[in-house]
Amino acid sequence: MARPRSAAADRAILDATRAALVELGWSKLTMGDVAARAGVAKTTLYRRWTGKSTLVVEAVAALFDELELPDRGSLQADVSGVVRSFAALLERPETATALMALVAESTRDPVLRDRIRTAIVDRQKRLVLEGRARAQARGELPADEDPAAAARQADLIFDVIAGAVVHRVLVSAEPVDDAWVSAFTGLLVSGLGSLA
Amino acid sequence: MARPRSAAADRAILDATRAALVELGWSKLTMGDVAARAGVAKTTLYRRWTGKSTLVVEAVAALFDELELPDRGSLQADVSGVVRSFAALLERPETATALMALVAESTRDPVLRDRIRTAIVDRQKRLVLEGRARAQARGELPADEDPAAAARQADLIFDVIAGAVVHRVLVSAEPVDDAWVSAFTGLLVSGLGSLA
Amino acid sequence: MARPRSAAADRAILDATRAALVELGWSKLTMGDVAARAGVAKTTLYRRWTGKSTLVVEAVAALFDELELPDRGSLQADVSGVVRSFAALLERPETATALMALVAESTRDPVLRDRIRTAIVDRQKRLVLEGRARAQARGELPADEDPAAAARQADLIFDVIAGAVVHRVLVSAEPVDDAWVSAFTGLLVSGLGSLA
Amino acid sequence: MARPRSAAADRAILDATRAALVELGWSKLTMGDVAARAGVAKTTLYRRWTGKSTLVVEAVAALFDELELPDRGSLQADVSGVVRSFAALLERPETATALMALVAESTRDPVLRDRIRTAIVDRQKRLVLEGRARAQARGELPADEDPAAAARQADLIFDVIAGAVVHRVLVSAEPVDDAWVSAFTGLLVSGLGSLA
DNA sequence: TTCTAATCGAGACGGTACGTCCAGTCTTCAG
DNA sequence: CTGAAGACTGGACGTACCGTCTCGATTAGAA
Repeated sequence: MARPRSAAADRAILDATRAALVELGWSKLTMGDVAARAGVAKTTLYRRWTGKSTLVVEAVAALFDELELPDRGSLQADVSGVVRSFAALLERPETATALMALVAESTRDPVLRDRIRTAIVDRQKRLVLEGRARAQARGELPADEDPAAAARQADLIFDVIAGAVVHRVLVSAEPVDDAWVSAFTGLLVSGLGSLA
Repeated sequence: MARPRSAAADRAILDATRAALVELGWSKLTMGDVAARAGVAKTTLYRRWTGKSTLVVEAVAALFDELELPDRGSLQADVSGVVRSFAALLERPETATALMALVAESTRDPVLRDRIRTAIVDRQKRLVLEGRARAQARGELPADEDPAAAARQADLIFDVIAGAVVHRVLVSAEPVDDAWVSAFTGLLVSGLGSLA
Repeated sequence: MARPRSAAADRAILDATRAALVELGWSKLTMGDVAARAGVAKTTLYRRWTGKSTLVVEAVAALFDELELPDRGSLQADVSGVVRSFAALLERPETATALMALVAESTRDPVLRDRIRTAIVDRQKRLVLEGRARAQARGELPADEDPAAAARQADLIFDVIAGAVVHRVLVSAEPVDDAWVSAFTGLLVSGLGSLA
Repeated sequence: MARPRSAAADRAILDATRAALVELGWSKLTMGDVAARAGVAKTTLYRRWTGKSTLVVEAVAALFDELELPDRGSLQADVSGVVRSFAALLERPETATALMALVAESTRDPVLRDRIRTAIVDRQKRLVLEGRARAQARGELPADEDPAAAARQADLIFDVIAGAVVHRVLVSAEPVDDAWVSAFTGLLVSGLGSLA
């Protein structure tokens, strides 16, 4: 019955949030600054999000949804591909600063943790599931027998790939170059035992 | 006069910092609160550390230095051991909230990144190097030929172990239980190809 | 032409304004609250009044129009009567808080000052004029010679009565009891007698 | 032991408050603006005063303390003098807007009412008491018999003078010129003569 | 009776100020 | 002549109202 919320404002705010993350990083990003960039009142931000954390979750989630995993023909190639594209995403300044800060916040805030999982983490598991299904279709991996075991396995693979890339990029702060990608992919596919 | 207090004050401040991290988490920890807990003036904190980040780096680094890797007799067992003890450390509330927040901050602050690497990250590589050396001694892994390649390999293993555990604990927020540890250890030692 | 403004809404709004003045006082009265009490949209308020001040002027003016001055038989008694009834009005919480606040606002806003004069102040002069005419009819006061001088005299009397009562009630915050009324009336009537 | 509050800041703040009252009036005066004018942080204001009302009471009280009542030789002349100087004070924009607003606020806030009485109202009674004593010394008024009655009488006179002047200046908004002063003084002095 | 235009409620909007909290610096005084 | 106590400037916080602006849903009066 009343005036509906402006979709244009939503877009402007999320864009402004990403821009502020790039320029200022998580800890110097302020709600007032985002509002000013978006040409919007602070009230409008608080009417839609509960605070900085939830706003940034939504702003960053959109970036993760752009990830895709085209079929590269083999398990090895598909793993390489996902590693590279995930690394490229994390090397963007808005993603890096935001993701770790959100995880830090979420250790104290179960509601935020759920939002992050729903909006970001769980949606990326699709990449693992797709790649795994293709490898099974190709015969590179055995078919599932127990669906629960399959889910656990997918979760594990996701933790390993995402964790390793995050650690390489943000903690070790070393480049994800061809050498590292092929070493990691090799390790993942064949294990330590196979290392030269 | 009060010079001898210096060392005592240091200890009190770092203890207070850890206590505040446990109770409040990174984002709600304030310098004033730490000073009050330590029975010290804010001035004293700023005389010794440049701010919250550097103070917390030092307070948390001490916890990581307590990690040890006793010889458990096989590569598989040693990997299990390090995974478990690293997970145990990350499940402590002061470590979890602080580590992610520091990494987030460090994406914008190269000086802080270096401090974190020096005080925390690089010191833990010793665990990987030790374990690797033992495995080579046991004949489970081939001896090094190229020292540079060996270092790269150790870095990779470190990224994979630390990354996967961090991701499991803080992002997926699922328990590091026996099942996960043995699945991860198996994957790491033998690769995806070996999964049932 | 089209739908006319609702008279019921007008009444509800002015009643709500008076109720809000009683409960909250001038400074905590908000337009939104009045609208809610009246079961009306804020828009409707702003369509009829320019803001809080003009709305409250109208809400309060109605109260002043209820004042009456029955003939009590002598100048002394008539003055006592008007003092008492004016004091009773000012002791009502909605009048007290609103009147002074409006006067304060009006020091900066000539348009508001005029509205207050038209809607409230000038209309009460009738009480002085009536009383004065009766006293002249009774021979207690000399008849007017110069009409301009008579008007000036009436204004002075009004300032003295209204001013003294307001000051007693709102500034000194002491009761307008029998003792005070008779002392003030005595002072005023004796003084009046000496006016040319 | 610690750093004492800055007296210079106090002075700057009160000056800034008066300046802001002149320029903006009570209702548009903001704490942030006063702080900015005084070159001081908002925190400093709130450390010393509870809000706008108490700050303005103190800022305005100083102006009232400057009032003086030199001996003009007769009761008539002394009354004229106090009326004129009180009117001159109320015609200053900072006084007018502030005083009425404070009285309005105080109808809802007994603590504020007490502050206003202590800081402003009661201190001005000295003018009445002085003038009365002089008139008694000159034989223009009878000497006190009952001290309580004398106090009541002084309060009444104060209410009449202050009230009439305030009403003339702020409500009627007409000039306090020679004609009005002498008419009012005449009325008052004749009335006073009849007091027991 | 149907059209039609102003009014209605609801509430989102861009703003301004609030009063609080914390950062990091500076001043004072006690030991 | 160091260090606790705490006042200082500065700036972001999240909230409350302001007065304006869409909205769809009544309504009465004109057609």
